[in-house]
Amino acid sequence: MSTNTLDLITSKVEAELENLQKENQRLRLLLEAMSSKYRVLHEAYVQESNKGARPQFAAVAKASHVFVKTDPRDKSLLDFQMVKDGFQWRKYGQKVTKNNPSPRAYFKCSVAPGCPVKKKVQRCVEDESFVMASYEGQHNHDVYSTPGQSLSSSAISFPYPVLDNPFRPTITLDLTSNIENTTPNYLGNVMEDYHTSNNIKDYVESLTKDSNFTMALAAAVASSITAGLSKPSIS
DNA sequence: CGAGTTTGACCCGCGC
DNA sequence: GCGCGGGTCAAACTCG
Repeated sequence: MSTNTLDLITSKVEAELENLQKENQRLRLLLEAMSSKYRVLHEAYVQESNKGARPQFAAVAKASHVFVKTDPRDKSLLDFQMVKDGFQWRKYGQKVTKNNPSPRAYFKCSVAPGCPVKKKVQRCVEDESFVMASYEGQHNHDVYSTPGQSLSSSAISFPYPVLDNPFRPTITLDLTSNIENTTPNYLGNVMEDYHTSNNIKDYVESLTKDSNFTMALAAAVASSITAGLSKPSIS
């Protein structure tokens, strides 16, 4: 075997290793996001189990964290406003923190005067396509008191920290329903693709690279929440 | 002109 | 006590 051939193989292996490392990092972030959502879900489940009917102003004392997938090319802080949740936020500060070159933005809930809820939003240092939002405190008002604001499917905001929201609607994703402005039955087709896919790794990778899937999922969430908000009773 | 945003200054807690 | 870093304040600025 010649030296050139060895060099070629080495460079190929190095390239593959690099790709695997990148993929590993991406999957780790996804796992982290899923874990955080699981914790919130679990806490909500435990609360439901313990209390039965939820009081209207359920206490959510602990801070919660939500990961949001965004366009990494958009460096503007307007991007952070995409982390919408049915409340109105007023920005009161911005700070560059030590371990993250991206500035952290500070928001206060401005739906009701005196509402103590605060939100911190910052890009993830490991992957700028992720934005992390942290919520502190509990709202002292109803989400529906926001004038002129609605969660319409045309203005997709994703995800919603509704699991920490005492007024949250129950979210049930209908992955097979038609969603306007997206390929009909797109998510249903995605589920079918899974069965025909060679392995999970390829399947997950194809999904993470598929912007249509992201849009369809966001639309499904928005659609579900809109449907939930249209009902006066909140489960 | 009022509401929201920006940004530098200030405050405060924490580790050394 | 001092320095550092995160969080908040508030005046200036922007925008509708």
